[in-house]
Amino acid sequence: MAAGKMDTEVRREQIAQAALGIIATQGMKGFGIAAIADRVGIVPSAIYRHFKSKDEIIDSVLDLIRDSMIGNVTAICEETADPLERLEKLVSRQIGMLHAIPAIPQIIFSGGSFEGMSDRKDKLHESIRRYLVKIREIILQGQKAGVIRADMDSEVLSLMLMGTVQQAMIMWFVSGGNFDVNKYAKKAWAFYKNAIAN
Amino acid sequence: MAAGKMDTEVRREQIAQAALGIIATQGMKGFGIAAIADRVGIVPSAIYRHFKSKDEIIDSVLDLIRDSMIGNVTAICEETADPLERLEKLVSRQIGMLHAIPAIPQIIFSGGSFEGMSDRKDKLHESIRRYLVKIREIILQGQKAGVIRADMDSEVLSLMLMGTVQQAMIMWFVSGGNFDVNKYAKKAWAFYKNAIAN
DNA sequence: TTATAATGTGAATGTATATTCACATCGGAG
DNA sequence: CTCCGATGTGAATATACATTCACATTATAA
Repeated sequence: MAAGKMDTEVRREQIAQAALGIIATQGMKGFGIAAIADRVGIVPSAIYRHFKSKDEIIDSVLDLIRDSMIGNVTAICEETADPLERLEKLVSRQIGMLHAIPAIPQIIFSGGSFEGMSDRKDKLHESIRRYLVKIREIILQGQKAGVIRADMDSEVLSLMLMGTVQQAMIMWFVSGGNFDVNKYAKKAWAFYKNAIAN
Repeated sequence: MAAGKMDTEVRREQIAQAALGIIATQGMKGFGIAAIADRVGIVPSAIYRHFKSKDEIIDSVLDLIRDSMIGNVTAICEETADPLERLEKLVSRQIGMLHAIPAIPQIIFSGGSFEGMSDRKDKLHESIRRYLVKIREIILQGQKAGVIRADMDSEVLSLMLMGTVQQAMIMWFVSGGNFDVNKYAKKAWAFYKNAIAN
């Protein structure tokens, strides 16, 4: 593919992207050094010029997704200030990520491949926690502003919203892409909004 | 552990249970023939007297979980006829399964290990679909009876309920068991019930 | 241009693990 | 009791990978 030698920073990016592509198309089963190297256009052993180990690649991919998720939140916060609008945009943005990074469900839902290092799960946990806190902040803001019912636990509301989105991912994943995520997300959001709105 | 020779049916059960135990405690990473054999108290090669391959064991475990899930639905349907009560009991029962079979999240969320055969995912999909249909039937029944708002798509409602429960599983899993699932389930159900009730 | 550090290559190594096989042993049907 | 099929065992085999290594090649700075 990419002939010639390249700077290690570029290669690291290419490798992480290749990893995502493989996971998306072949699942975790196909996620191997050889496959990655193939996709990047170099030989397996060359991978080790840029990553110390396969684990490091996984970490890199996780970081990539985490940043993408957090990025979504900050992005929608800049688009609008209205809490309900923020949540709505966040939902559709999160769903949209499925198409941009189809590997997400497989990664999120495969604790299996991530139990290598003991702190891998901690890291994942921390990422999710941070993400949830941000959602919760939006909800709290909405409750303070009076547009979201205040008689409900903001943490529960944030978890349910996340659960709803992840359910879409699960359905999309197990159905092999046949599940209409957008339609579901739209209806689910309507229900959720109606339930939390004052 | 279990000395002496045993009937293959008993062994198959023991092996499936051992597999669940291992997955729960050590994750998919520890899920190997040797570990299973150890737990059952026989030698690795003896496993093959009862299962043709590791894949067949995975299938067996999946069946076990599927039956357990479906069993939950039929069980609560016998306990009560009221749709809302049925759903409530189903939620708490599903949450309760986390303690009975702690391996569930790891299995549900690790498509990664299950992509061996191409029809593995189809099977999983079919199980989830069947389960969802049953939830949906309860909701439809409630809508017909007038206790659940009829202006909402029953499929979306069933998916959201499932998503809510699965979010509890995810949090429980990534937090290493520190997340208080019961408290969350209680509040989430209250919210959901309030939103769907007429 | 040339020296050197970074990157790429092909072969070799090591390891983990599923699976097979020849043989041993048990348990129940006759 | 005594066979015989089913179950269990230990060693051997196969394979799939990650990782290492010695060497080749390229880019770049001087």
